[in-house]
Parts: sequence; structure tokens; C-alpha cells
Amino acid sequence: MDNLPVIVLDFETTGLSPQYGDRAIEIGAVLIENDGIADRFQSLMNPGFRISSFIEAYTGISNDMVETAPPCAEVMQQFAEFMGHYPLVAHNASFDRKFLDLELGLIGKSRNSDMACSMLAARRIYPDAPNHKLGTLVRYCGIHTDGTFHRALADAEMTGHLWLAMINEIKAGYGVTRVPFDLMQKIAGIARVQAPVFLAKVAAGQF
DNA sequence: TGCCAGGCCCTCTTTAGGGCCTT
Repeated sequence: MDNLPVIVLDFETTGLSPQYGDRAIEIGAVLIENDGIADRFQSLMNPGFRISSFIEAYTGISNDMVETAPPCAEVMQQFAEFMGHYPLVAHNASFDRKFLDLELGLIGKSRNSDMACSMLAARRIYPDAPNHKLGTLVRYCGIHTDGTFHRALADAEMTGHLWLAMINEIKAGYGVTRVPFDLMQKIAGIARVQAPVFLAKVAAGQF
């Protein structure tokens, strides 16, 4: 096995801020194992109030769809089992972490794994990309899509493939055979000016 | 109902401000 398993997840939500009462309306996640997607999790969830027309248009998730979906608590119970103790990855992880911690907290659970950010890693690994939005990076890396964006499972799958592409980029560019989760976390957290020195150490086998 | 934030990074920085990215 080249890479330790990770869970890549994505939330669709009613807005940007749990502090202002926003809730999750869909979760999608993939288990990345052996350089591919080994398992998937997806569910809409009912936040208990109507979602805005902006979110309906942005995600394609309608009020009718969430009204017939199971409540957040039920979905998050199932997701907690899927998540297990795997390390986690999300694109702009600070956003998904807020909602994950909120929804888990509401059912008396807590996150028990680190979460790495594919966006911060991509800024170091693909500094010349036009920008580091998920959709841009997917095109930049030539990752196949079915054209679906802003739905949780589609975005989680694309982020998963991006994560694998970045691991392969490190392997090919720096001659290393294993790119563990904590190496990717360090790449994501390194300051831009320090990145060349750090990556040279990676190439020299000093990680 | 309609509108909102926050974490991180960068630099013309650190006694700060602004951009990116997520829904």
C-alpha cells in the first residue's frame, strides 16, 4: 500500500457560518485507499428550516429535497461510523471543520482525527495554477469529472482525486516513494518562502 | 427571510490590512 487511507469529505450547507445558525444540508465523503476510491458516503439531510434561494441555485439542492431527507442527527450518526479514526481531508478544511465539529457536537460526538487542507497543499504544490478553487485545480490537473459541481459527493470525489494527484506529483517531482498524511499536512502548513527548502529536504529523504 | 464569517496566508508585516476559499 502506497498511501495510508484517508477520508475526503465535503459539506453543502445553508450558508457560510454556523455562528449565524447555518447547518449542513448534504455530506459527501470518499475513502481513499491504495491510490483510489475504495468507498463512498453521501446523504442529504434536513436542517429543520427552509434554505435560501441562493443556496438552492448554488447547489441544486431544493427545499423539497431536504424536507424529505433524514435529519442531520441521523445522518451524522451514520457518517461518524464511516469516518472512524481515519485522517481527514477537505478543500478549504477550515470551512468543513467548522460544520463537522458543529454537527458532531450536536449528537454528543467529537472529531478524533486531524484534518488536512487540500487547498493549502495545492498552493504549495501547484503555485502556478490560475487560482486554487477546487474546480480550477480539477481542470488544471486534468481530473475527469461528470460536470457536477457544488454537490457533496461530486466535490469529495474531485478533492480525493486532487489529493492523489498531489501525492503523485510529490513522488514524481521529489523522488520519494511514500507520501504520508503528515508530510502532506506539513506541505500545506509551510510558508511559501520556506517551501523550496522544505521540498528539497523531502527530495533528499530528510523527512 | 435575507444576510452573514473566519481561518489562513501574504506583504509595501508583526502596533495591520487585504485577498483567497468555502456555502
